[in-house]
Amino acid sequence: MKFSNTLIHWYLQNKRDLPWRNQTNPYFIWLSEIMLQQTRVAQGLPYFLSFTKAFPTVFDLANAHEEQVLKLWQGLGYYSRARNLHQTAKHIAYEFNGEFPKTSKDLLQLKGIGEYTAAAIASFAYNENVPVVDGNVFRVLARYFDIDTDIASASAKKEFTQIAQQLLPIGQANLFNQAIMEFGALQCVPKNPDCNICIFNDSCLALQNKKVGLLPVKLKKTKVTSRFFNYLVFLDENDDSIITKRTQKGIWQNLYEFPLLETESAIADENIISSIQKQDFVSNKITAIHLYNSESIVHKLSHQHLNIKFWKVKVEGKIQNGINWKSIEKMPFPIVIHNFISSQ
DNA sequence: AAGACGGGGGT
DNA sequence: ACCCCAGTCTT
Repeated sequence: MKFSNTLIHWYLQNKRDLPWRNQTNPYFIWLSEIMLQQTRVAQGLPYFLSFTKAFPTVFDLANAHEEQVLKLWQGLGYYSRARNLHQTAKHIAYEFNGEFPKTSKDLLQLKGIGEYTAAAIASFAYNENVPVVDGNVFRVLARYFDIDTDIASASAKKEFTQIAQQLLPIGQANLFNQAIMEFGALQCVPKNPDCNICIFNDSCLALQNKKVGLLPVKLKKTKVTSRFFNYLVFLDENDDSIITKRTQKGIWQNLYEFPLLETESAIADENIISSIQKQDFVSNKITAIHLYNSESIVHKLSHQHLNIKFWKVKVEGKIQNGINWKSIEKMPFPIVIHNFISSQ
């Protein structure tokens, strides 16, 4: 096949040197794949290095406390990945004696491993002939074949998987899959790709039809909701404070935060103050309340805009179960809270 | 089938 | 402001 030969040739000359490449340890490949879900290589790379240093084997990861895993994951986002990673590490270590499943089908049974990741691990570690279909593959194939199927639709995954399967050269799944993704990441980029220097500029249908900028088609748009968070940073006579754990479903599950007063809308600061006084988070008498940041910090997630204010709440005496600032160093926080703490 | 789930970087 | 990133899980 001309397409795959050209692509693989390009890959061997242009690939980045990344620490999870040029080896077939399924543990490292799995770790990198989970970290890179919806995440750029540049962002995930330092996390991969700190994880492999802290947990050189799947047993080390399995034996860790979830809190340590989440702490190392802090700032990477989509924390269910870290929780599932830990759960799956325990499963592999204790149920499978540390042996990873060796087929895409069996890998798919594990928590946090979906169709893409199962195919990625199976092809990279065991060279199984299964195609990967990620955002890069959608884009490269949609353009090369001028396909305007909505990639967010249910049928798109099947359609593109079938095309990729046909293109995949048997016995070279490892190379081909990495090549097509690398090509999407480096050459066939989402915005303004430089088609003048593209290896496929004599055969790409989107280029011929002047549709490169229009493909792939993605219709679904996530709508963003606004929320209003007031974090209460209590301080007693020892400067001890209160930290709580987010155990409910939703954003930041199992991460820590200050006691939270969420309001339906942006209400006046005086109303927040009277609310704080009524809520009795602590039995101590409150002696002073004031804002750290008069302007809300707007923390933008893909689906929520969090308008955050941090309040200093001074109280008399000692807080029951107060926590020393030194002891929160090992606790995982949402990055916006971690940044606030670091700035103090 | 649609929505929830983070954070950062590019345009 | 909007889009995208080596997606998966839940509803």
